[in-house]
Amino acid sequence: MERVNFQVIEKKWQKEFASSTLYNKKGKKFYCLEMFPYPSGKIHMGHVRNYTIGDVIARFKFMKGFNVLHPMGWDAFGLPAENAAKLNKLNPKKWTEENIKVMRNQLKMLGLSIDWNQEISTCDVDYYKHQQELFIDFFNKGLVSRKETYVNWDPVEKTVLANEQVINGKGWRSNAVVERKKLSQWFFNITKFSKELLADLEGLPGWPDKVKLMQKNWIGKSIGCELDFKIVNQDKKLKIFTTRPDTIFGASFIAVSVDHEICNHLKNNSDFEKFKKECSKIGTTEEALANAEKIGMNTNLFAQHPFIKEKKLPIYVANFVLMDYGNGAIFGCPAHDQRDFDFATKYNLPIIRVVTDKNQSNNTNLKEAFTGSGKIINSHFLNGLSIEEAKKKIIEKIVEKKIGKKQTLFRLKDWGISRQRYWGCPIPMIYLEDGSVVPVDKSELPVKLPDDVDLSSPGNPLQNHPKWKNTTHKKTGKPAIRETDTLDTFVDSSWYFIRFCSPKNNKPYDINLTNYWMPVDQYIGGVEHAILHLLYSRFFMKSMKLCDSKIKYSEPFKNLFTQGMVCHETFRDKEGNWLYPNEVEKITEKKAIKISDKSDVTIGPSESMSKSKKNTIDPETMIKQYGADSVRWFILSDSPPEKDVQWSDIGVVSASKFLQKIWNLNQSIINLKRPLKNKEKDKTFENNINLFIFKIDKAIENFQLNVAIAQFYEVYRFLNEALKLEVSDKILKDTLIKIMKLMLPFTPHLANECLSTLNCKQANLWPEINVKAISSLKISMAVQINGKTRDIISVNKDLKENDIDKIIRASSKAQKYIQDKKIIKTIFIKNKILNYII
RNA sequence: GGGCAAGUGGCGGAAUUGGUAUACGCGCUGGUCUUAGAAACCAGUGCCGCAAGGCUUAAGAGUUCGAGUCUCUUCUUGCCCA
Repeated sequence: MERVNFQVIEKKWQKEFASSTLYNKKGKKFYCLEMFPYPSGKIHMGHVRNYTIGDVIARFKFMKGFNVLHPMGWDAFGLPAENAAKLNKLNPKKWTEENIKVMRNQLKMLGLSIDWNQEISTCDVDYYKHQQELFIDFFNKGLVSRKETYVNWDPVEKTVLANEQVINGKGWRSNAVVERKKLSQWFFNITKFSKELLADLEGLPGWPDKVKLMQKNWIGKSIGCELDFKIVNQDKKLKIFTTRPDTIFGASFIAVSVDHEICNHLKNNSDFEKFKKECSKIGTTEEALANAEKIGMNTNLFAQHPFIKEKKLPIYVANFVLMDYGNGAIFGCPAHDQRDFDFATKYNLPIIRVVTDKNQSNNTNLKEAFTGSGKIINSHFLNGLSIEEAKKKIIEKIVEKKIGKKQTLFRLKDWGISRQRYWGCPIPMIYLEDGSVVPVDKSELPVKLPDDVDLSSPGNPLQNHPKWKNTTHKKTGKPAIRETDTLDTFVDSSWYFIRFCSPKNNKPYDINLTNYWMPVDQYIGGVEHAILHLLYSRFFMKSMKLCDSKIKYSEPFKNLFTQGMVCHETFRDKEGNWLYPNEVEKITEKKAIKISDKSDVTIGPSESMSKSKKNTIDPETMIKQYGADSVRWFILSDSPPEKDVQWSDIGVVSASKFLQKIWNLNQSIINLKRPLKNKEKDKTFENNINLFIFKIDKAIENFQLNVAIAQFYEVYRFLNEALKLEVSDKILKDTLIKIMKLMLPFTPHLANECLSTLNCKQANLWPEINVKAISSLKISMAVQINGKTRDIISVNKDLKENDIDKIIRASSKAQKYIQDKKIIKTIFIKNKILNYII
């Protein structure tokens, strides 16, 4: 049999794909989108998986008659370009564009049904000028603000680090101790939408529950109350926020943030300044705060307990209280909060138990804080109540006494968008001489990034670029200075899906096209973006709607699918250095050697592919060796798409063997000449094929692409069997056409080639499912005795219990169990089981 | 520490959602073909047993005519938050 030359057919069909789109004017719209890649250099297996899944869905929907939008673009701003440019003395733009060129070609090699006319790149002025316009719109609607906050400051790099760039308190590049520094930064006021972002999750049934839960926790709604404490001997009040007002009788101290106004009188106090400096050494993450040793400083002030007249609580400044949550002040209840417990233990403060545990224990000798549920004790009028009841009652009392109010608080913080970087979208704001800050006039957009920057010195190159930085204010003609910070790259990816609806429009979006294509019907990407990217995108959609009431939608993604990662074993040589898989020869499952010197290699566990562990497989090499269809087939076949998949070289070999078999089958059937002999056999054959079509269609619809592939193996065997029997050539050819159409979304090159050899005129039309044909098939039913399966019988569909009983008694293996026995009752489930209870 | 998933052959994984457990693939075993190997093709493959049959979905209990699926307890692993 002739071997299929995949290189030839893939080239041929990719030419075809380049000049076609999935637009189908008559159909209902379907917007299929995969998260766009960062152009890091080459595509990796994660991309292959992501875009193959998306391609199957896009092609499937198109064949079913939908008008499909399936675009691709580049998340092209970001730090790696700047770092690479520094290293190789290149321009980041050039570096990025080179990478895009390579990766675009690689994606084309995969045979994706991308409409490349819609391609966008976030580092193009044509993209980011619209983003600047949106920024100004947001600014005018009060969605942008400027605030002072603490940031992770790398004193060597002279830049702000993201939390994940701080490793053990040190900068990931410079290894310098990171400082907490107060800096004036731009923010998107995402907290304005806290309520909507939380509530609208309910309207997203097409999202995984896991992702919705993560978002919910991130937004972190908590209901509590604000409560005033009078400061003893002063005419001042201290406002605190608490989610546990039920533990008020367990309060033994007050703790405030170093930035709290109550500390003002401590300025110039050297102990306080020393303490403040100490506090700044801790990172800004909640985790860092939780793990840091709790330290404090006594202010020598006292606060009056609101419900116990004779009780005065000492006021401490503490490192674990933050100004930006609540009011920067808490009351400490050591018995029921671990941080308070640690603090109280250190400073010998009383620990008063006010909640019992499950066993009604009121043991006061606690080893750690008790945060579980129980009954309230030691709390006057709250005694005996549950935590929930006590919360309700105490808030009522607080309101009645006019010393506080019920309050809802969100954990979600405003989105800091300033980055002290060059390779990002310039923030279109200018600083005037009188100290005011105003947006750039829209007529002066875009604020273009300069090309002539010096990347060799530390700090932000834009700040070191006077020619670019100095400008004039359009209205007054007075000199002004540009904002030199650029936007967080998460901003770029927060609206690209809207830009795709009208990528060439001279405004950020065309309202009609946007309203037509949005929301994205199927969004596909990694679960690592479950929180930030998706939350920011949802914020953008809501903000854009606020700026333009003509926008119809407030949620961008109707259905979300999060795919698993691609994993591979890790290898290390004797010295512990990581080795690439192609440097290693595997002898057995557990033994491997280094090819270069035959030395032993340690095989590590299979982990997500990463450059640092060198457990990567290059997709391009695989495509060149086995063909794109084989790579696509394998990456979908081995695991459910939402779970991790183990890359296996043997797996891709067996995929390519199977595709060869399909080609062989196609050749055999084309050349077959066998007139109709047995009408009955042909009919049964056809009916069975209908069942396969039904199952495959359903599997794709449910994202069970591995199950769909298993069906193709079965259908292959079924067809191969039929080839040996007396099924006519006509019906075999018709069937093969149907099967090749089903395979087209998975292996578009091979399927199209087969279909063209079969003279199929409408390759892009999904085969219809003949439901009647399926129901005429015989089905198997289980015969059970006392719930145990004793036989399986093949019967016509929808038979009644009586008829089934007759068949069983006449011929079934089960009859020996029931003859002579008294049958107490039978349980009959149509088309499934008949169960005799004896 | 809290929350959420998940645990099925030697391995990756199916199971119409309470109704035939182990589909399909990999691997393995035997065979055909071949000078030999590779490829291809055919057959077998959860465990115990010669067989009839029995046992089996991390472990244990429960509900049910019937549990991989539902409930409870325990153990293990993964993810997210702290």
